[in-house]
Amino acid sequence: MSDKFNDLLNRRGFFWQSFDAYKGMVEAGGFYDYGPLGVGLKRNIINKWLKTFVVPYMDFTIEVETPIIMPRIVFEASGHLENFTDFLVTCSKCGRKYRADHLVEDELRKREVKIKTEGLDERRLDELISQYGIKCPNCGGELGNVQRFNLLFQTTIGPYSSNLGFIRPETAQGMFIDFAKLYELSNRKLPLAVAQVGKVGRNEISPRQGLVRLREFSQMEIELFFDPLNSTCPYLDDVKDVKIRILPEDDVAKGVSAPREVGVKEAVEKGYIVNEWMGFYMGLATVFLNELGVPLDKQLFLAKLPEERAHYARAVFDQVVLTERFGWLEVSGHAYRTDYDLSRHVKYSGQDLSAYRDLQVPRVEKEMRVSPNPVKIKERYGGDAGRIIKYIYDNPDKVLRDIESTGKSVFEAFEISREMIYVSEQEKKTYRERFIPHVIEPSFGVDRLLYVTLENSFVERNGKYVLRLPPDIAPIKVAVLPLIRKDPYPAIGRRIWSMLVMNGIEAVYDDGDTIGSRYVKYDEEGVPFAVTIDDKTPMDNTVTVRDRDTTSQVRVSIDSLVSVISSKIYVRR
RNA sequence: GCGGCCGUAGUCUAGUUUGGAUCAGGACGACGGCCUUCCACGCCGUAGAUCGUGGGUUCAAAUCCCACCGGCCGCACCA
Repeated sequence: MSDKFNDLLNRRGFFWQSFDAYKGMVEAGGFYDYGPLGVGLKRNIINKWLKTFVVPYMDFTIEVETPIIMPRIVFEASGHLENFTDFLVTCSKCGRKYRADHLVEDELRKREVKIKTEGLDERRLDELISQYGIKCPNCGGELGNVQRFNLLFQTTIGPYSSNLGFIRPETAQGMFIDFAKLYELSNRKLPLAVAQVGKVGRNEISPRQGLVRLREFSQMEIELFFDPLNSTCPYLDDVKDVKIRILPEDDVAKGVSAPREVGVKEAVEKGYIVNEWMGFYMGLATVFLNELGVPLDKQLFLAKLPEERAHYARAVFDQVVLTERFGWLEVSGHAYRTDYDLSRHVKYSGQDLSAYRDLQVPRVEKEMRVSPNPVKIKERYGGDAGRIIKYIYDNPDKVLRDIESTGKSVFEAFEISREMIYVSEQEKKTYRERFIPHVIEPSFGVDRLLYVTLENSFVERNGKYVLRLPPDIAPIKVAVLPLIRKDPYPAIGRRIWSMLVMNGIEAVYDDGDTIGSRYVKYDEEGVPFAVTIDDKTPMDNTVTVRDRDTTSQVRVSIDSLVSVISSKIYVRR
């Protein structure tokens, strides 16, 4: 299947490896171009995501677009400069590079020393290498110092080479940085969801496997900001009937491999998912995948154990899809990022990225207020009163404390006694307090979704191939096909084609070849409908509409064609 | 990054073992024409190849050697 499938995608031009003209001259794997059909399909997948995650929830969801190149400090704050790294060690003799933590673990296992190197820093790894005398496994040479290889793409901003910039490895940071503005624009309401679709870059050491591991790819992310004291999701009922397949953290830790199939609500109630918002988005993610044509039994939410999680995350589920070619493939990640990101940006930028929370019971604080009594002060010290009064205003707490403990407070040569000040007790009420919101992040990889959509749509029929793409995401909706190229059929066909595209329906016109070979061609391109002009058309203004998946045809009038096709495209399954 | 296999028109491929007369052969696709009345594979014709890149051996290299780049598979990696 895999060969025929790849052959079809290649022939029909969905996507291909970039820089083909320079093949063999440059090392630049992990980049792909989308061809005409790939572009349309990708756009439609993004649109479906927007219609699933953003449009129905515009009462609390907004969309932004932020740069893909960001200055260094952003990634100091986010922790990516420090943590988004692999450890490499280079042999000083033969120049080979190894993953340091894995090399150490492997070599020590050979000496029957069991040690976990996950999470060790480069100093500790250096120590282990010298302590056990680990040498290059290839040539036996001395190993150099362990170095971090950072997966961020680096560039400079402007003409000064010291002004470093980096391509973002996730769209998320732009949304965190903008939180204060976005919160303000949303009338300071939580929960607030911010969505962003865009490109990101990760300088992978050895990318491979086509669209599945790219150095530059597209993400669709949402950062949901909420009050950690109120994590209820009022929209959870929208997905209450959605069944998900899940392997919770406890199961993963115990080595259980059979997933549980439960409703979203049940998964939250039983504690498989620690947060309602996370459950909500995981429910939507399942619906989304269903509508892309991925059956439920090929979907799974897989919990990540603490040591597998990114530096910012408290809980993570990977949404994985069973593929023919790559096995279980991660298409989205659902992370509880806590207040990590906002707090870090507060610390590094000095800006306030907090939100307000109304207190149900106002907090009451008692405050003693001290003010001078000018009459008494003048009585005793006359012309010096002014300085004394100012002193009391500037140091009310000290004056009060002194008087309460010793009966007087001394300022230069003056004694301030109890009768020289007024003391009043005041209540201060606080109705709201500030806090840093917590974040739930569903994050989708567009390119991988495109791949699994294509793979799931591929079927063989009578020795021919069909892409059964859901009609609403198919890049071309209709092929207009005169049965033969002879007057008056082509003219009618062109008129119908024009009518369709003017109504926003993506269509192609084709009068070449035999009718059968054209059906095969457009089946391969995933075109869900074919309109055929035959000998009846000039007589009664009707055409046939052929369904790609059943090959059956219905005859409709040209006048009703646009509405018939539209209703077939957007039917909810 | 390691190991194995591989790189010939848009695509798939013959030729590589045994270097030379194949100025690289075929099929699909594309384009032009003919024929045509509903599910690829009717007929005729046309165009299309720096044989991955660079270097070496040789009178002669797609073919042998080396390096590099890329691809596939396995291992590793994939915050």
